[in-house]
Amino acid sequence: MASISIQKAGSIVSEGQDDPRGRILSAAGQEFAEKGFEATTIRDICTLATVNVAAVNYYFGDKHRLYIESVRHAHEERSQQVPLPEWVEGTQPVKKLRDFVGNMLQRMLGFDHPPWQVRLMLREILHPTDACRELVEDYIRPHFTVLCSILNELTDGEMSPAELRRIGLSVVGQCFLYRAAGDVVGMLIPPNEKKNLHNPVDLADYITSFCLAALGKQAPLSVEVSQK
Amino acid sequence: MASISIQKAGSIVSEGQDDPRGRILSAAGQEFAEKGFEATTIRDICTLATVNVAAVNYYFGDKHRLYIESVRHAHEERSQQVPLPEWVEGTQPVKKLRDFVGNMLQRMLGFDHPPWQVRLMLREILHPTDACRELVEDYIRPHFTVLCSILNELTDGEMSPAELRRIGLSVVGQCFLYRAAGDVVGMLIPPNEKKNLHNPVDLADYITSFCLAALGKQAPLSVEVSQK
DNA sequence: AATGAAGTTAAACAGTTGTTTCAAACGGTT
DNA sequence: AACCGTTTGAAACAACTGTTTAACTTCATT
Repeated sequence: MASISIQKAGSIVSEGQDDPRGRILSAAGQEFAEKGFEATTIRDICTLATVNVAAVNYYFGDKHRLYIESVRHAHEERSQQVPLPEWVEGTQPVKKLRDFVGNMLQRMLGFDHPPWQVRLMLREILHPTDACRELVEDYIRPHFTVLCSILNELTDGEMSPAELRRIGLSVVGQCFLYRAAGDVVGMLIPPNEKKNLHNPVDLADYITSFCLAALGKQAPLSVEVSQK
Repeated sequence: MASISIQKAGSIVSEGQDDPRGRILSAAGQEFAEKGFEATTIRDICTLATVNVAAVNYYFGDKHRLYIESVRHAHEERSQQVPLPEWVEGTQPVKKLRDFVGNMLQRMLGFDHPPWQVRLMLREILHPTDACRELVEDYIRPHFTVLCSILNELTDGEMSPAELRRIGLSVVGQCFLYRAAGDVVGMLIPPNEKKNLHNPVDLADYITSFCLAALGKQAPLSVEVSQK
């Protein structure tokens, strides 16, 4: 029964079984991630969190503010679950890029099936609401900035920031497709091919190679040179 | 440059003003595209279509079947609005790829702001429901097959179908990002950069070059080569 | 033991939802 | 005219929504 209950409102408390606010936040995140804002009912959330319906309005005011908090909670959790890799001084930029892509795919696609935190963030990216700005500034932009700086190293500072961003978006786009349109991708390719090629490890290798080749830092994927 | 004769009101003229079923279908598509299935109400649709609420159930049975029909209607319309380019015998595969990417971007991003048909299809791709299978088989797969065959030509038949598909997904992914996560992309780059670089024409050139370079069919984006 | 704030509960509220009803209106054929 | 299948209309339906109320419990502090 005894538990450390730091009971000040607004501060982060232990996510134990005895923390109704935390249970609501977690339940809400899962429900919102799966069904979206409109299709999720406060009653469903409260049933899942085993609290009374009034608890949501007691702790969060209303459904909309609960959603905002859910998104914040999701990207804060995910930042801890899959932190950016850290490199020692003098690490080759090629290796950095490969690590970064692998890290991004792992964060997006997850180990087994993607965690609800990512799916919730994805919804916000696809159909932005009030929660989007904070998600971008606190989560997406920092990652994107790291990617651009890696690309800057890789190209020996020859590219303009605008070009670096465009190349960065090419890298992100290739990963993003598998996350956002994963179901459709799964329908476009044979089932066995999905198992053999479309796993985070092999995908990271392939996408990195594709980009390195495009930047001339590695041999092209196709050896034969076309005679124009 | 084919001039498509969409003259007025942003809607299709083939559905006359005196066709309630067509008006419902068009109104439903726009509402579903903007708000999603759950958040749009039959009453909103009927108000927009200037028909009685009972008309939806009279013509389509229920809300769900109306949604299915809306998605079908959307991709049938979009197929006519932006048809695949046709090439004369002997067209260089490099040109074919560039045309295809331009065509895909035009279809996804639209001329000015993206038409509701694309946004509705996008919703179905991101969160598939019953309408997804037909959308994939009738609309997405044919386009993807064309892309893979272009890539096959481009690489002189040296790549396996699985490799071709994976490269195809790299092409699609780079375009898809701008469509699906366009709002977030817009937050990541400076406003003027968006106008200068992120328009369908320049994007098509860049993405095509990126892929051609990766396949060794064109000089790398970064001239400096740091090979061993 | 008494107090009072914090937390929890069942019940009710007011509004909206998808769907149905049934009568009226329409348009063509006898 | 009368007939009949098809289409439209306003109103009603039952179920569900987010939110609030007010009574109740808990529990550290007095």
